[in-house]
Amino acid sequence: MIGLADCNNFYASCERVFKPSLNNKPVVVLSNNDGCIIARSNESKRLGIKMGEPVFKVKNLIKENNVRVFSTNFSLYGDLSKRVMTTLKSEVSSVEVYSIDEAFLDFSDHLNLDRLIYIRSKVKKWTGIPISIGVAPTKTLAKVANYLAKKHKEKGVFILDDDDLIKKVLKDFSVQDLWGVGRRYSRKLNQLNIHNALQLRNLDTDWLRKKFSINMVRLQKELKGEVSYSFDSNDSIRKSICTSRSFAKEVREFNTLKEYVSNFAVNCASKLRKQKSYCSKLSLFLMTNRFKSNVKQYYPSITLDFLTPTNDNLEIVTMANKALKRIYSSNFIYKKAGVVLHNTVLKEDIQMSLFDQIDRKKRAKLMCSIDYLNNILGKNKVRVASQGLKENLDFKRNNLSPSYTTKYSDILTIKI
DNA sequence: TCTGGGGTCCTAGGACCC
DNA sequence: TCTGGGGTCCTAGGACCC
Repeated sequence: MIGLADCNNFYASCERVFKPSLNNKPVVVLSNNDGCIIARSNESKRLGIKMGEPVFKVKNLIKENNVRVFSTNFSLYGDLSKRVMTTLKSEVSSVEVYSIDEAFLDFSDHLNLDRLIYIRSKVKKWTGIPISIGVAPTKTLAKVANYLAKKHKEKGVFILDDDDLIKKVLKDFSVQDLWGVGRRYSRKLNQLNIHNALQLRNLDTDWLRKKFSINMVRLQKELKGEVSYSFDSNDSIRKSICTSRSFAKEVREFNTLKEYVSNFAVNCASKLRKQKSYCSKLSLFLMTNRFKSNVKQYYPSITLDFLTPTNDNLEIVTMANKALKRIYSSNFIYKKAGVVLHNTVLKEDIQMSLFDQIDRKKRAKLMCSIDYLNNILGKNKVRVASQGLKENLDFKRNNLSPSYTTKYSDILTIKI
């Protein structure tokens, strides 16, 4: 049996951990640049605030109901996520971290309701984060079970084990709420007169394969209780690493863009080193403001190869700036840019180049020193010149909460 | 005025091989 | 006039996830 533990309204719950006065009050968390709503407490959901909605569209609703608004604070969410995962690992034999707020749990040893209730209360007690747990024979069904667990408010856990129960539950479960069915597929399924998950489960598999891709067949198998997506606790490395941002103010100048791109490249390289891997390709993309219908649009992108896989700041920044020169056009004003590193490999799998001229041992030492210094002194204290000298690039974060758990100056003070 | 960021996997089509 | 068959690898784009 596979469990799915999912943190309830995760980012909103994180904001509440060190500020209990927010309990029972509507809370929302915003995306980068304070643009869209990306997390809502139950109270905010009840007000009708939608996921992904631009905040300026619900300004009145927020004001009238005194909704507490927070800028995104990823160092806080990332750290609390780690705590939740560590707590889960202390209770089950194997954990597959699936996202910042979700993990699959191995319950092949033993399973009962009391165990789930205990795990849930332990996570709440140790981290302050409320979670729900659903358990079933497959990951897809565990997702369904978790959905039901969230509805059972007082318990917050649900076991979906016998096939009659599964059928009964699937009959009342909309296809659009299934894991792996998004907007497009749900529309197509509805057009084919398939509305609930039981109907999907009972379809002819060959027919389904013809109408959709192999993924839909895998999904169907999982609904029948047969595993398509096996449990995998290996912490494998990321296959691609991306840093992209929308700019608070649109950018026209090449040199300004170059500073952003250099910073994105350095950020990617440092993530790459954190997972001890190397990349052999770099992509760069630029975007104009897609919401301005009266302005000519331009979405260029380019992919360049490294002769030898690398995770070196200097090489990666140089390549990113080379890419920028190739696709930049002064005829447009840009709203967003991003750097993607891909084809990542581990050190032992690197294919060296016969014509490589870089002293890689020396460079690795240099990167090690840079990481060490920046770790102590603060991000980007030691930097590549083309990153520019601005302490913080221009991104809007007007309602940022303290980084209670990752910054000495932000540690909670208690008055006794 | 203001509209997020970071991932995975699959497929079709092109370029190439013998 | 007539122009094969069987592969691999790569990329861009599209679907999905959180």
